[in-house]
Amino acid sequence: MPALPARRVPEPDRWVAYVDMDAFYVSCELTSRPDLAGRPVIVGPDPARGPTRGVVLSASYEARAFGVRSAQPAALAARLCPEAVWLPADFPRYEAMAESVRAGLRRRSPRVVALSIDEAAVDCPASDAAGAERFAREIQAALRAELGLPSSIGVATHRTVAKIASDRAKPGGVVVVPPDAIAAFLAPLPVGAIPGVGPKTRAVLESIGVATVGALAEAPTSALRARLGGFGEELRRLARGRPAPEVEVEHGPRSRSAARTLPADSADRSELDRDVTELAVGLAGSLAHEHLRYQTVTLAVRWTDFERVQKSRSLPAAQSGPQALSTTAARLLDELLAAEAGGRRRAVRALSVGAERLVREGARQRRLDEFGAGTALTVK
DNA sequence: TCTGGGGTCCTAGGACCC
DNA sequence: TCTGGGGTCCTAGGACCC
Repeated sequence: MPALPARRVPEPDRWVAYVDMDAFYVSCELTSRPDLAGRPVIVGPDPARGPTRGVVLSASYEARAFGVRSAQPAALAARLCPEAVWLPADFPRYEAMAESVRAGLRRRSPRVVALSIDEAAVDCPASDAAGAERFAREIQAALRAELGLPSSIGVATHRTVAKIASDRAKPGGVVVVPPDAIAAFLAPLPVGAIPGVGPKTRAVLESIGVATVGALAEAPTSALRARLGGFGEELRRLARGRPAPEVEVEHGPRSRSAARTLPADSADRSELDRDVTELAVGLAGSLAHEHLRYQTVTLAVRWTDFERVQKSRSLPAAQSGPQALSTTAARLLDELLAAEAGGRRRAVRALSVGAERLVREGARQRRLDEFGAGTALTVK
């Protein structure tokens, strides 16, 4: 008997609500400062308190009306919006409120994936667009009522589409994109609206005449593949409304780091050494707090011209505590400065100490006899 | 105007091994 | 003497995101 051709059973659409908190740090502050509602508020280092090399961390929509943006130099923001109220950042508080947001979402959805401090992808217990939209409006209202926090939500059958929709929903809205409407929804948007398409990729696409997602859908696969490899093909599938299904890979943190921009550029070895040690000690403390050991140490330097270089070294075994972190980072700083001394001899603007190849404390290291038979062992 | 701090993922070459 | 293909690890840099 001939085998029956495999029937393609259409997967039932799984709806996802992409929740993006509006002006999150500012909104957190406003919960205890209702008097500031409706005013231009900026979370970041207030330039009026002295010269700063910092940037805007979050700006209320009233401040954005003046051209203030996240990641903008604080000095510029102060000029754009002199009447802004500046508040210093309180990260422990924002992290605690983010945890409350996630808890609220988990009470209402079987699956919540936190993607940053102020964003989460939430599975909708719904089987159609109308049900998914109802669910999104419910969680939006709940976050507002229970925590006093505004959010924007995109709803779609793919996380990436839902995220793009959440951007279009700002501030405070809900945008739903049914599966058969994805291509039409995306077509008029600039390619930069797609997560992962930044200035460089945008320039590459524009060089082949692609400025909108609509044009991306029509672009020849060969050109996309030649310029952007697999990512180019992925983009084209998304633009045509048929994005590849997302696969979730669960794993622990990949890296941790601690950084410091110096008050003024410096080439003073003892000062730089001191900074590296302090960063390493602080980082070792947070790693210990998370019960993480490290196997690779990275030291990064940003030079006075803003160029960044980094050097890393793997350790023979996983380490914990500040000793290995600190001495390895100091050695790497040595090597970077030595190389620079034979070249441009630039001063240092910022330093960063990183830990990579992290392993959970208590997660047993494999012993030699646990390696599979036939696996060669290298003895150094 | 002059650019923070904390992350993720990808690529690519060389070393080294089978 | 010249010839491989495949795999992993290490390192550096780039692009991007919030």
